[in-house]
Amino acid sequence: MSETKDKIVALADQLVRTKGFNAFSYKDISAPLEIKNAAIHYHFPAKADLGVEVVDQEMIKFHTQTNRWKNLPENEQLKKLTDVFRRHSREGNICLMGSLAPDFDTLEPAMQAKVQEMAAGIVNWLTQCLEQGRKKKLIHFKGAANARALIIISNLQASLLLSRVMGPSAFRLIAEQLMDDLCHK
Amino acid sequence: MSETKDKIVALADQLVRTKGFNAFSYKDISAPLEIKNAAIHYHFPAKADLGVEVVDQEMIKFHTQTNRWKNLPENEQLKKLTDVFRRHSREGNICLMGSLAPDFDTLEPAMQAKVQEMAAGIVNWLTQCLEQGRKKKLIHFKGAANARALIIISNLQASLLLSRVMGPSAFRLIAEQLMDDLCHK
DNA sequence: TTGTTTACTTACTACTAAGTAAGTATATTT
DNA sequence: AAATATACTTACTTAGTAGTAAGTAAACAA
Repeated sequence: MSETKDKIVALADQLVRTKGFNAFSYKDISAPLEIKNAAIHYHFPAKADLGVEVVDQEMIKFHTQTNRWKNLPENEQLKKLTDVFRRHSREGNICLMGSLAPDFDTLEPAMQAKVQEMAAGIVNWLTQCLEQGRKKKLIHFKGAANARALIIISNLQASLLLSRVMGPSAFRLIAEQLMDDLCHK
Repeated sequence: MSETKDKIVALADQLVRTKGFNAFSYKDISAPLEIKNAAIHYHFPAKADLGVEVVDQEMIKFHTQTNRWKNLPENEQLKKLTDVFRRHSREGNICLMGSLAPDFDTLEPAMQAKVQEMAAGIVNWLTQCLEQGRKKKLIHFKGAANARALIIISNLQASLLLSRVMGPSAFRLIAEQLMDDLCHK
């Protein structure tokens, strides 16, 4: 990948998280990078191609990170996950899912498929983590690991949305209570 | 309010929930209602004025509903709240907060204020409900009622987002587990 | 009956969006 | 040295967007 292409994707990622996929324009990318909008079309013929690349990169990042954690105890892996969201919270970012899900119906089929793949990937990883953690008595919860994974992802995702509206304390309160629910007693 | 004005607001509400505030256009309203876009500007000079009205109506609806429930036991009030979201889930709608929070930074100050007002209103109501319910031993949870209210709102909000991506089973799993956590044992 | 308000339409402006065709400079390959 | 591929720019099109100024028909008020 060329340097420009990398910069385009990185900036698009920021824009998706801050303004939303449909709300940012090629000018938001071309102006700060000091290139022409046609240069973006050279690397990504359509906006959906750029969107797919952003989601793909995010999935690669997620797999790289979870792989680095895989020998940690499950409760610490869970902590790592919340830390990822905490970093986003501090930067005023929302997560890709939180940004792309509201616009889901307006996305091209190729992008919809990528978003679904991402959602399934994250939920599956977390389900595994919870199941293993419960077996080792590091994590405690009622009900199916799958339902609990959905609940936790929901919380982290929406906590970033709520933080944007209600301020960063919303994230802190939610994340703390969440970890307390799962790991203490 | 004139009949047309009512129809504009009702359709705008639908559009905010399905496409997002920035993503719908005046044509999405004027075409189905068979009016001209200038007619919308007659009732709402700017798009933000329409947005404010949509949020205002939603808050009125919320207060009307919670008022109707106010003599029910708190666990049943909680059930009523999840039912509101369940109805949205079935219709493929997301909630206003879930739709407006991602675009929050792009909204006009007047609309931002309205969204914040709505968020605070819902969280405050739920906090009260949880506190009263715990006192009467109808609802069980650890930690502060305020943090728990944020968690529950997060879950309901994000469950609609996840349902859009992963299908309606996501909502069912989350809502069931949530009620089970709070009301059984 | 005249004047005014309500609820629009007609016809437009100014602007922005994604996308494209054709050209160009530089680097790489043959 | 010639041909080709890479990474763009220039200049443009098409199709929208919110918003506005001026006009109109009908209801209502003085």
